[in-house]
Amino acid sequence: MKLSQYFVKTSKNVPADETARNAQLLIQAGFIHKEMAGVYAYLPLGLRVIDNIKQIVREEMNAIGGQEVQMTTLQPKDIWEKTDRWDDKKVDNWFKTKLTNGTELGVGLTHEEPIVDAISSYISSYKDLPFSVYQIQSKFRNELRAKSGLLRGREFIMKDMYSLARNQEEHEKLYEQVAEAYHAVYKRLGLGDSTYRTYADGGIFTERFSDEFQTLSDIGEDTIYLDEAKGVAINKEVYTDENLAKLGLNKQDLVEKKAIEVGNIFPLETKYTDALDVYYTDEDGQKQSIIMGCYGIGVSRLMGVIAEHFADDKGLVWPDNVAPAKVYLVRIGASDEVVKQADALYEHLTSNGIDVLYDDRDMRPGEKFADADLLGIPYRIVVSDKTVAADTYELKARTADQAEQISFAEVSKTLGIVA
RNA sequence: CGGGGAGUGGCGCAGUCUGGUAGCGCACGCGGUUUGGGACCGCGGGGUCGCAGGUUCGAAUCCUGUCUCCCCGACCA
Repeated sequence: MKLSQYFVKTSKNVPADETARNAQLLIQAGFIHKEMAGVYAYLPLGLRVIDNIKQIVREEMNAIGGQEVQMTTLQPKDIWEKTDRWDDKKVDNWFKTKLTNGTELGVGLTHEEPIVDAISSYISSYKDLPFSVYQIQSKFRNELRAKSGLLRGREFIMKDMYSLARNQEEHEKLYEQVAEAYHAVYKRLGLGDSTYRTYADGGIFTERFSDEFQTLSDIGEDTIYLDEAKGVAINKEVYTDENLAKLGLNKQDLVEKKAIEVGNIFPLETKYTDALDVYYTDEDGQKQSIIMGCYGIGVSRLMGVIAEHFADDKGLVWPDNVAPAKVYLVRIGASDEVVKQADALYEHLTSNGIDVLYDDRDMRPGEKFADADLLGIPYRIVVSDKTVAADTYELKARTADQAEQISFAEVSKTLGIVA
């Protein structure tokens, strides 16, 4: 993309109505637009980041057999009444609305009920199970207080997967597969080293624990106790002597840390399938309950977490896999040779599948460098009269202190272009 | 929902206490000088001060109500 044609501009001023670093930076850099508290729109570069995160999640879910669907945001009341989750006293953060004829509707805040309802017509025999379905979609929750930018919104993007199994053993296997896939997701997002599987409250329906994936962060809302050697943690909310014993954790091995929840998987047992009257017939012709698990990853929250986690005093620093572009091409000056060479490099990189932000604007070098840093693009390449004269390109990684002068071939090699 | 802070050109702010119809920086337009880390000079356009009502000769400024935003807490299927 040529920046001279890009409609978004960065700002020198930090928005006054945000104190969360992720929101400040993302707004300043023009990745998101605040619509209202807890509700953000994604501008072109922000949308690219969201899409990159979604794609990684999608690939990992597909890899373990997840089948993607897209459920609806508008929800009928009846299925939620069957599980006793329609009443505002039971679930207080519903957004609800009405048809003109008065029929009440809900605005989707999670999708256990509609998923189970939708797939019920395809399950009758043990041969139809197990399987997992997932979707990546906006959720709406009427939080009393939105806060921390993208970390806690009223409208946010989430991946939610649901597994259906014939028995506990089969369920456990799926559940552990998803846990592994989650680790793979965080690793690819660059958060692998700081994200831990964490025992947490399983909810009101079960005696079991759920598993959260917590990324260590000072801005986190959660307090966890981490056993670094084992690579697992326990949430403060279930931190009791009894639970430690049950989980085989020793108090002296645990360190208290602040963390932000970037994923949560939990066993639903047969709560929803039974309530919605969905069963299967086993080999012996007997009616059996279906065991469910549900698995969430906050896609938009992850964008905020990653933004805040890697940022430095100059701005955003995106890991390669989620960056909205790989290269920020700075053209300094507008002499014929410089324009020619910069255009040619842009063509070369683009035609080799590399996303480039080409700063062809008529601005001073300092502003371009500042934007390159603020936007957090992994590599910056400069083409100027100097580099043209020396027959080199100047390349600097966003995280590097020094730029280096390298040849065209070396540029291609660094960026992974096979000659 | 309880407590605290704040709403003034697109963005960031001053002015409010001590009423007299609005100012600065950034951004924007024009002209010129500049051009490797957010340049400089000159000229210029743009707001009636969140909204509603009230007090007053006169309200951004005082009073009442209301909406919104941020922070702390509670809450978080």
